[in-house]
Amino acid sequence: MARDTRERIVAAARDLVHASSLAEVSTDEVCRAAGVHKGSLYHFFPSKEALGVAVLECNWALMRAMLDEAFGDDVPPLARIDRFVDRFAHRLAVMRQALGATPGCPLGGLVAELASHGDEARTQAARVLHAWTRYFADAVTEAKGRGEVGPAVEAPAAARRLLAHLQGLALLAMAYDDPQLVLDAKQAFRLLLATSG
Amino acid sequence: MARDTRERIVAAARDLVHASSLAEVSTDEVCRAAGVHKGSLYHFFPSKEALGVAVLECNWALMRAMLDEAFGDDVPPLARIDRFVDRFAHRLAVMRQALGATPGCPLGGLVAELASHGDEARTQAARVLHAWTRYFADAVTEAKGRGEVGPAVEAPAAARRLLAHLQGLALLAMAYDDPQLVLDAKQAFRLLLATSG
DNA sequence: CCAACACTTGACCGATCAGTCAACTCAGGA
DNA sequence: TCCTGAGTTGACTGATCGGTCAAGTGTTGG
Repeated sequence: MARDTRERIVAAARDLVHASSLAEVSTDEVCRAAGVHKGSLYHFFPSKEALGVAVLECNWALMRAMLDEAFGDDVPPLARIDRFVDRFAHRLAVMRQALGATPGCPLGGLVAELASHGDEARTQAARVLHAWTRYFADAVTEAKGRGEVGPAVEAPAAARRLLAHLQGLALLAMAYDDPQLVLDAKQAFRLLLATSG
Repeated sequence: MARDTRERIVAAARDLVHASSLAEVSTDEVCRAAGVHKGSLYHFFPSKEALGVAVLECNWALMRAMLDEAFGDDVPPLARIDRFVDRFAHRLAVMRQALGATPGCPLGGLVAELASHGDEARTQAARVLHAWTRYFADAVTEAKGRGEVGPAVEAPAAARRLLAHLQGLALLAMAYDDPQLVLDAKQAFRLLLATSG
């Protein structure tokens, strides 16, 4: 029962937060969904905000798994990025099926919410985004080496643009309730990776 | 005192929501900040969510004012877009000064929050984003006519990309607490408006 | 076998939540 | 002059909030 409980709490909180937001989910709901009592939750987490950070890290772990899979070097670097976009869109579509509405990016939404919760939580959120950016940056760097993108493209700046664009598309997908919108990232990324005059 | 009260409530709610989110702001706080009693709030708004929608529309009115000013035809269309980015970034910087932390896009944040509040609120949010997109689309269309962007660029799709990118940059700006990040939109927009091969 | 400790229980806290209500004020039209 | 109704007041509700706590339970290492 030991460590399993903590994970059950985080998983339950994650599911509930996906459907709305951290602020709109109560600790009571989390406990009910996890089949756990209040005291257990506060045995593992000093505050609701700490639980939110744990959910962020859980979501990051899941996202990292998707990234590791999509960015495997069995295909050229630009194809990896496209593959990631496809899987990201697919996950949103699956969530839409389960929730009845298109959610935003599980990370982006929580990042936005935690960013206004003091500097500590904000820094943690930024750290996650930065780690995510590196996946893009590494692929861009490798694509440069292979001549798939021009040598004038700066990998870190380009990677940040890709992440920003994907996050924005996730917001639009949520607002328009259409996960397919994020598929346009594949076209947009090609433009963002073109060498500027 | 009549209609002034409603506006005071919305303005107070807007300021409070900017600093965090609708869910984290209580109706009590709004009333206190507006110098108004609970009954008055619920005289004008049937629910807290309705107040949220009113705040969204208030923010949209402010954003539209900025858009109308930036997109004035005293400069070429692409320069209007750059001008808007500058003002948007400047507003974030001013808010950062006032709030102690960089807020996200006042519209984007609320759109994200209302999107999970049932289909009605989500549709209203989408409507606002669509209206915003049109400003970009009109400028792109005019730029096409002037030959400033290639004829192969589809204005509606390009405009949606610009908006998505800006929203994503606003998220990054919030997470990194640096409003200047959105200035990169000017470079990114140039890439997004290039004719793809 | 026992002591220590991580974990769980469930009642409990004061504060706060969104929302209601009947009584009141007051301006404008008949 | 009086009536009507939009706007305002402030006390109020029951539910729920995040968080606490003392008293357990079960496991584990010595």
